[in-house]
Amino acid sequence: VAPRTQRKPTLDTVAAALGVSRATVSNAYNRPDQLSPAMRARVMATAAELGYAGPDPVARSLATRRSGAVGVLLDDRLVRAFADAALPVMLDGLASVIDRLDQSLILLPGTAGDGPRPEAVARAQADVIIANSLPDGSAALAAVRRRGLPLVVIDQPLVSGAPMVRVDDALGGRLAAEHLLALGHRRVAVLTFATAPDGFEGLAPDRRLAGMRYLVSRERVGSYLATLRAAGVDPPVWEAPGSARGLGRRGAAALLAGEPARRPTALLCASDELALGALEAARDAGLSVPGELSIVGFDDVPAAQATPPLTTVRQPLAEKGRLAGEQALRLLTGDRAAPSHHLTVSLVVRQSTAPHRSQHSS
Amino acid sequence: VAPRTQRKPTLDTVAAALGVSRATVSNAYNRPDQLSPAMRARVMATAAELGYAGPDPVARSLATRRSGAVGVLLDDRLVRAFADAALPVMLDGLASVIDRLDQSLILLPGTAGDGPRPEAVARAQADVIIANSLPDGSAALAAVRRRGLPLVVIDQPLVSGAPMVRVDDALGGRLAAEHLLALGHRRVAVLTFATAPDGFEGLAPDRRLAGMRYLVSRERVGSYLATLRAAGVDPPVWEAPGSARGLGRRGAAALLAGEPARRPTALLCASDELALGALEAARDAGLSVPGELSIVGFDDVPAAQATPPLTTVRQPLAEKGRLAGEQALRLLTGDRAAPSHHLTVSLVVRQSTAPHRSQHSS
DNA sequence: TTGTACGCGTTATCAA
DNA sequence: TTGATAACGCGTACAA
Repeated sequence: VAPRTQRKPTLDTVAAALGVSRATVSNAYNRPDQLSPAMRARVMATAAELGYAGPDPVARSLATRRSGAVGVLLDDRLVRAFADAALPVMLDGLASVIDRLDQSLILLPGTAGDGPRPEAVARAQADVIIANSLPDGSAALAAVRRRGLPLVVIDQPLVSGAPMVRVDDALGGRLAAEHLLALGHRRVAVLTFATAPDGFEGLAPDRRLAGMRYLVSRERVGSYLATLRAAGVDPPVWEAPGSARGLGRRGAAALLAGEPARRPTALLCASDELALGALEAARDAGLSVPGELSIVGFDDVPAAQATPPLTTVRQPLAEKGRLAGEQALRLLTGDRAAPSHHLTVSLVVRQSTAPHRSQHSS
Repeated sequence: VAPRTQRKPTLDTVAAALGVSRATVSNAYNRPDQLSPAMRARVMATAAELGYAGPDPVARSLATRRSGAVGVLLDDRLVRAFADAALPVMLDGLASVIDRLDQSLILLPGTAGDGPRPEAVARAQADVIIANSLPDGSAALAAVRRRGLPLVVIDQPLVSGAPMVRVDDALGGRLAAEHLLALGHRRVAVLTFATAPDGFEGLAPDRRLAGMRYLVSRERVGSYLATLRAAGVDPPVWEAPGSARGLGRRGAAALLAGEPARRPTALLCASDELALGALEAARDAGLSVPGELSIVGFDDVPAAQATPPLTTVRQPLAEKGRLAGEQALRLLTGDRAAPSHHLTVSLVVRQSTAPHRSQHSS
């Protein structure tokens, strides 16, 4: 035997020590039924003795042509992506199926809202990619296609041939807007996250709203606007460059500034995170919610149930992750191309909205 | 040429098409200097033509004996791990160095606060592991050792031989407690996250406090208690089973219940997330902060700067991630075993604490 | 530039 | 049944 002292033990080492073939040792780990229990026990014993921790995952991947990992593409840096509590909830749903199937999770953070660098995608050791909420035309998706990796898209963008898991944003937007209209609000403002990955922050001009680069923005915000306008209400739209509480607070502060008579009595927020920020802004401004200001969120993240409980459009976040994970696995095993899921949403009325009280009434 | 229609192109395919050797194509991708520019251009051109997306990451890993990924061990499920905003901040710091060095990030979620399953660790395709805040004796760490993977520990537990990145929790605990003492508070309560991964929630008896299974709890909470007791104050300790806002709210509510004369005038919270929850509880109870109740957090997460800005112990979260990443990479390249880092903390006094007003004064 | 010996397993196919 | 043989899988790296 060659003098291989330092080297880590491999299947061969164990097989040699035992005087059996490598295949037998492999079987001991992967196909216990191909082996007598006694032999298996002997293999495991000497493996433990030699400090062999089981088949090398990389080598196994090469042989299997399976890395056993799903790669998740995020639009932005981790701090920013996780600034919205909706992400961990979704990921947790995903992780639950991933883990059950012994797959692992590779996170590919993006840059400036545009998704991961193509090189990072090219190097990712994943069998399947789940793209989470990327802007139209992200270079990362081209890289995925180039590698021929199966792809599942969550939320956006539309990618031909890729199954998608998304929610009915148009319905959600309508429900939220109708709720406020039904409560008698006419001075409504919209607070949204980015409509394009360019860092813009401020009152969005019509031109911008006409060219939104995110499907979700188009549908959700588009639906807010359509519903409101159909009722003769033309709301100002503040666009934040992301979905973080601080951004929501700043945007809401801007929308709420100005003389009381013209101040919005209701805020339609494209995410709970923004709505939670708006809640803070209301508090800053000394405005009671829902007394003087109604606020509606979107998502129904766990935090929406806190102080005061937020009226919001509930979307099944964990379910999205779970479904995306299942789609991904189905793509892997190849039984039938998975169909897209279009999940429904519902309005959850809690305590951040109330009927509009005209200024003349008591 | 063999009829390999469906198969994905490999280095060989490209080499054959070009009539050169496989090595040349490999060099074209990895060592442009070993190649004439003209040849390189030709290689890239035919690669593009054939739809070859570059060397297969898994095969490359096998040959290099490097997977190019760092594995991060989390104590709990993703939703729970991310319930504390400190995690994404740390991970972002980590991701910044990871990404710069073309490594990717594998997330290994845990179960019930005890870290990932050993099998998951055994299968992880990572060159190095970063364990984030695991309890003493987590099975995951044994699995890491078994595989002989280099390990960096963040916060806890102490693992002999593994470099560590942690903060001075004892100092932080003392600063926070002394701050309240200096403000004249005598009726102080402590609100902490788990002291053992067993799901306990409630007032922690002394017995529990004597056997804390987390290093951070031992130091941070231990320091609260030591400092307070040295001043003759013996605080009740509420233990939440995790560090989430909702848990903090519930715990604080319990601590604040009871007759006003015996109610604590100050809360020492082991994390900002818990403190933020306590803030909600105070609001629920109609208590003004800091007028009637002072609250101190720990961490200084971004949200600590919101309504009202939280007095807290600042620890360099992103820096922790960055350092851990650098340690990990150093372990990989092998230049000198990286030393442990013990980062300092500082008290940031903001607006959630104020001098104690005795009930007799105006 | 090229030849070619690895890297470490998996999985038919065979033989006993 | 139980175990062995050997052909891959796809690159990397060093000597020639």
